Amino acid sequence: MSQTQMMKGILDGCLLAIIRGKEVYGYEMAERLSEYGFGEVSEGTIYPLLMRMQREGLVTSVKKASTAGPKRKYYSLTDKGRQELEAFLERWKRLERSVNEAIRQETNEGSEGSA
Amino acid sequence: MSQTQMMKGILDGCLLAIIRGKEVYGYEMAERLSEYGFGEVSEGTIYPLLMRMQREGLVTSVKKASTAGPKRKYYSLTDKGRQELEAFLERWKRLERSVNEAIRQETNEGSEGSA
DNA sequence: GATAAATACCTTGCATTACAAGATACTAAA
DNA sequence: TTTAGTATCTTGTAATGCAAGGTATTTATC
Repeated sequence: MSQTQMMKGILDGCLLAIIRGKEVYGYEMAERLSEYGFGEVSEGTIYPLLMRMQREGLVTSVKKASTAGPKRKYYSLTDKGRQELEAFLERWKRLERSVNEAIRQETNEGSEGSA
Repeated sequence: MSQTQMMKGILDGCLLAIIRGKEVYGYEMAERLSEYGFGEVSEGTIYPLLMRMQREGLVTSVKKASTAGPKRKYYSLTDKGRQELEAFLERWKRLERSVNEAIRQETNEGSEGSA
């Protein structure tokens, strides 16, 4: 019953969505997620996830020098990654609908509010 | 990347919402979840979850005879369960907002659509 | 050169949780 | 007795987010 449990199976899709927009690197994704309201997402979460997605052929990466630190690993979507993103978006919409139906239906139980 | 992974940390909250409406038993909750679009939720998921929530003091249960089968275990919310439900609803709203922001922002990248 | 801070990536081990598979038991019908 | 539907519980497995810790680069300060 924590915020972190709720992100299981969702974070990867969000990362795909973020990567779709433009090439980004891991460290930057963590900052973006924080802006979007996910809170501080651990690097121990992000990096293994990105490596797994690369292993699965959803993303590719290239290293580029940075002006202020070590090289950055920029990620891009593959065609397979784009397909996976579409599938994720559908899964998310379905989950969103289901959850909202469950909590709405039951929250209003006994007060039809027909006025 | 499956539907089941997405439900982690969400199912328990939905069960609390369902229980809030009126006394229900596990078998019935599975049917309800299916109606709401969650798909078939395994009994190996529901029962351990309910037992855990009872152990944590979120719900109480009473056994009642059924007309067509073994006794049913009806669950009700405790005050603590009601509080947990409120907390879940806030977490869910936040997650929903965050995910939608992440996928919207990035989906529209490069086409401001100012027309 | 030494030290510190910010950036940037990676690894190991752990906790949580949904599920498949299977067990148990009661009722009703054949 | 057998079959089917209802109803609950247990065991073992897989997936995944995270804490904690490690490595490396750049810039700035001493």
